[in-house]
Amino acid sequence: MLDERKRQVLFAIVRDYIQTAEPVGSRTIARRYEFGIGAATIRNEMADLEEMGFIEQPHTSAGRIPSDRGYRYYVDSLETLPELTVVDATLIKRHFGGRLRGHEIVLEATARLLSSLTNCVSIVIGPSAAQTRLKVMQVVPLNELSAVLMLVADNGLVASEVVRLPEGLSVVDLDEVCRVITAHYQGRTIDRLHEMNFSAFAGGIGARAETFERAMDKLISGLERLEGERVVLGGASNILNQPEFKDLAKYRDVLKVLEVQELVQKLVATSTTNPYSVSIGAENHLNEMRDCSIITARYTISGEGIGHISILGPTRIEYPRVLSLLNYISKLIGQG
Amino acid sequence: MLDERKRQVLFAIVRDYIQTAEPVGSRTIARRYEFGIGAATIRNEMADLEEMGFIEQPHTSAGRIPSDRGYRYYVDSLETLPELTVVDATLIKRHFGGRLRGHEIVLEATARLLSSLTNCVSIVIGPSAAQTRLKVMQVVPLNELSAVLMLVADNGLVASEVVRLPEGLSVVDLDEVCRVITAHYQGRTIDRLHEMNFSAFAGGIGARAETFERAMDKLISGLERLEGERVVLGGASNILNQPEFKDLAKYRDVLKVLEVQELVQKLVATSTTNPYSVSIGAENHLNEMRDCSIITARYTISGEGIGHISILGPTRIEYPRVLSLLNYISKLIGQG
DNA sequence: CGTTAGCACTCTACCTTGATGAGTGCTAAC
DNA sequence: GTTAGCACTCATCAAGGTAGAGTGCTAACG
Repeated sequence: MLDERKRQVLFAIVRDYIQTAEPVGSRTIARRYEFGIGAATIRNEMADLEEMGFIEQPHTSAGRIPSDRGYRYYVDSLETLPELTVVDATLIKRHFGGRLRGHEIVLEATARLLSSLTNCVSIVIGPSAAQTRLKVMQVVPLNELSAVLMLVADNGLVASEVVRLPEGLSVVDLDEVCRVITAHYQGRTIDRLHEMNFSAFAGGIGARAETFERAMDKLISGLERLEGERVVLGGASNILNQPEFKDLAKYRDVLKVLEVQELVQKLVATSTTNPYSVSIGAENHLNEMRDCSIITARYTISGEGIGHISILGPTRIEYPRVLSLLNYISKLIGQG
Repeated sequence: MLDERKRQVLFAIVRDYIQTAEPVGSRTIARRYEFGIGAATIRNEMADLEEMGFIEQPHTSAGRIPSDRGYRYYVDSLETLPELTVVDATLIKRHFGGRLRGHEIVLEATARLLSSLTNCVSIVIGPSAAQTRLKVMQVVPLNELSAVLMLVADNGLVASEVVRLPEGLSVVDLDEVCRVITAHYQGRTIDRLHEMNFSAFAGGIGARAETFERAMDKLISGLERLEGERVVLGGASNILNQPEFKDLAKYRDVLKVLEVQELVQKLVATSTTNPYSVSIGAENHLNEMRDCSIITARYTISGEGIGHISILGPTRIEYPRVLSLLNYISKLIGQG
């Protein structure tokens, strides 16, 4: 599709623009990257590349910048991840220091680390709780009117919900319900708890089915929100170091999206199969993100489920380096 | 200290500048606020006010803007909170709609509402857990190596922590510890749990005192972080609508502070006695906040403790309106 | 004596202008 | 096929020039 020389030129443009954020001209390439052809020849190649849609011109008589398609080609051509630089590697090691215990902390620390390394926004999403399994359901009475329902998952996450005791139901009844649920559903994955049918229970409980169903739904989604699928943002201010965000309006829109958790989750949602995903510019379905790229890696904590780490930056992001960083860190978290 | 006419002039300047964000000149005041004196007279008053430090001039031959001290005088002179406008009141009512249940949701909804009403950053801090009381300590075994410790408070909050079982200790031992703690400390406030002395326990437990102490500390701080003292930010992007933040560098510094939870908590910390507190410009001890004001109201949820709601904006913030808003909403949350 | 009109002065914001330089596209020669 | 040369385009920047808002001062007024 692209002959060798066109590739060389395209890659030079991409690399240079990623580094400098300035449109890159034919002279610059001829001088800085010497592959034995003159500026004029490069100009011809550039004209071709532009016609094919790999690069574009901000205005006549400016240099060229890669288009979304140009970046896409560049990313797809990266066969192998580069090594981490020594600097990056030591920074990461120092940051994670001794232990990797205590989840909440790790997510936040990771987010902060990544954003300071990349000057981009980082998004860390905790492992999904959907695939963990029920260990125990319990109830603790608070007073005559209310009690706490607790759901313990086999990875140690606990969700709790205060319920008002429905009239005519005592804590003893609730306790009985918990016992039954535990007996029936222990070892089942959390997402299957939705199927529970309370109206099948005996006595007053069956009649109060809706009350229980509502409480259970809250418990389950609480569990999902608690740590699992918890969304941690890092360094929304670091991205202001990037020259593209000198333009306020652009940054404002991006920030606005980041404030809505559901949108963030949708952005990060990866293609099912691949361990990495890269969404470049308009490939993101949100219009506000049309000038951003999002690179996401998956991590797995054995027995706890799947989470995601993402870096969001301008399309002019250091794809190879970020991919390496994410690769390294996702493995680090994964084995913790 | 200020005669009546000087007060009138100062207040006119403050109100006008709050509304327009433009330095206000003598002509403007004479025309827009008619208290029967001419522009020239006002100029004389302004010269006095400037010398006294209530207003300042961005540069020669510009209008005047209030200084921190001017705002302070204005705020201190507000005897009575104005009524909420009908618009504000209905927006709030609609937003809180039916129920006020489910804490986490309420905090976030409140933050979002406040920041959209004011075009400022809102900071909502959940009720402190320190004054709640221990209901029950429990342990649930996960597998041979680890278990979940759970601490239930009398307001229904639950903290949990996964612990590796120290060698030589079984779940049964742990269960015993929990039972003892529950028996001894039920009804005590959470912050007194720190005093617990594990080395007094019998057998292998005493020997493992540090393990337990560490776990307990984590539990307690987990409880505090969980909902209590949870910090929720809203609308960091809305503040970009304010003309003062056209200047990126300023906004960047503010945002950076907001990313560090501990700093945010310090900013919001109110004077002990007053239900409201207003920190204007340099009164904030953080240098980055020297051009911002923070208005904080306290709310109390009966039996759950004390929380805070703050609005952070430029010093040119609508003090009376924001105070009314905070007053209204803090009461609303409080009774929920 | 306090208040006011008038006026010269100051300073910013904005526009225009022109010079500079980077970069292109085309053409003709190698 | 490649390259040098050249005319042309366009953004950026500094310089100059104008308009407008606002001040401080002075002198006059009631």
